[in-house]
Amino acid sequence: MSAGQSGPGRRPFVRIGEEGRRAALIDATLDLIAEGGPQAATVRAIALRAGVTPGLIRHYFATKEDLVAAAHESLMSGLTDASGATLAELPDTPLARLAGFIAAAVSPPVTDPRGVALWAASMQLVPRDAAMRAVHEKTYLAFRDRLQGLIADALIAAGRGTGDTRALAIAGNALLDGLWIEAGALPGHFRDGEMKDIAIKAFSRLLQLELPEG
Amino acid sequence: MSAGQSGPGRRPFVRIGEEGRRAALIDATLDLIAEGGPQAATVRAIALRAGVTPGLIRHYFATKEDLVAAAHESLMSGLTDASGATLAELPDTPLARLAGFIAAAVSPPVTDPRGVALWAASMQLVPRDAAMRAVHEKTYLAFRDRLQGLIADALIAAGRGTGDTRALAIAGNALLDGLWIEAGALPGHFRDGEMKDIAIKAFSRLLQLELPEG
DNA sequence: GGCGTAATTATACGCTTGCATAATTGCGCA
DNA sequence: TGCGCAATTATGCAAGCGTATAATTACGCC
Repeated sequence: MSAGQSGPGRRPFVRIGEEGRRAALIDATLDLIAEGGPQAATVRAIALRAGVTPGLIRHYFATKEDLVAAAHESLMSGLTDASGATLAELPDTPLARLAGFIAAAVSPPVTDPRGVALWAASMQLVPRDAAMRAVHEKTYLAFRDRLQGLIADALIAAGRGTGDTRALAIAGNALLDGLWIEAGALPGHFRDGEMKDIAIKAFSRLLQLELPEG
Repeated sequence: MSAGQSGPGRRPFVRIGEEGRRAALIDATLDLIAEGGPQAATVRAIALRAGVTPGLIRHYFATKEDLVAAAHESLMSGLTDASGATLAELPDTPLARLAGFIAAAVSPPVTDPRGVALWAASMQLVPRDAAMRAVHEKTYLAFRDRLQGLIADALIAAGRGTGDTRALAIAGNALLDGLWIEAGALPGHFRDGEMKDIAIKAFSRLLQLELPEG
């Protein structure tokens, strides 16, 4: 029996470049936070989930706080990228574009409990961590500005003025945020597509436009 | 010198009834969570803040989890009571009532960072704790139903039908939630009263009513 | 194909945590 | 006024935490 060694021996391993390891550690961190909250993301649990031993974390991140910060940044840039990718696939006419953007924001896969849980976790750090606040502010404004642009285009296409698009974008963004949170926090509480219908109708009235329900 | 004892001596204390102690421990817990997140609310920190020694906590709460759950329930019922008290002080005409309710929901003292931080902390537990989810669901529906009632009254007073008040209440609730969160998360980002103006205008369009800007 | 080195594992330390239990003391009550 | 008991303090413990450091091993390179 070649497997019968005298001791348990040292665990074998394969080397993966810095890039891959950092990504694996970040993914493991986000998974654990989403499933069990920040207190579940211990160094040992992260290492176990990532398939390495705890010591390795220190090789890539000076401190656990650094790892969590990197995970948060990765999460946020991921959301931003997803939003941008959505935009690229939307139709061309301004009204349909806006409607598609709204629908995507309150439908799966954007509305999922994991995302809401992660968002709540990061939200908690925003008031007292300056770096977190900066990231929050940046991503919040990026999304809102994108929405504001779509709103302005739709209003112009309808031959309407673009007076208070800032207020409309703030309100529209708040509406989407609130619906997204409830859809994620209370899954099963709303019919399939109900959030989308509510969002489209609410925006139609908010902008006094007829958005296609498609 | 009567103060010069041989040893430090045992710390003196005064007895307070169960009611007062439990309230003090709950308040200390909420303060700590609001300031430093759940991980700051350790048994020792809570006891220090409440002016007692750690052992006493075990005398009133079988486990720390019990204390946190009690604190969450206290927080939520406090918010519900505050909302009810607001309602009692509103004017009598349906439109003014609705406008006052909306304005209160997105103005100080309702919009404060402490409240948003506590809400985010509890939000994080909702997806994986059944008891938390039940409380969240109950308070969410209570607020939404209250809003739905005010909306229906306003529509009736305007001689309008009350067809889809459910959808309007869901959207309106989401709008208020989103504005409340951003006001609390990014204090100083919005002019004084800006949130109120945005909320009133958005609701006016949403309901196709002229709400008084008060 | 063997050597050097960076990636990885292994071990250990000090600290904090939640919780248990024993010792004390303030205070209502007769 | 002093007794009795519950409220409170004091002490201790086992487990888990993040982190430091030394030992090992996979793998690129000449």
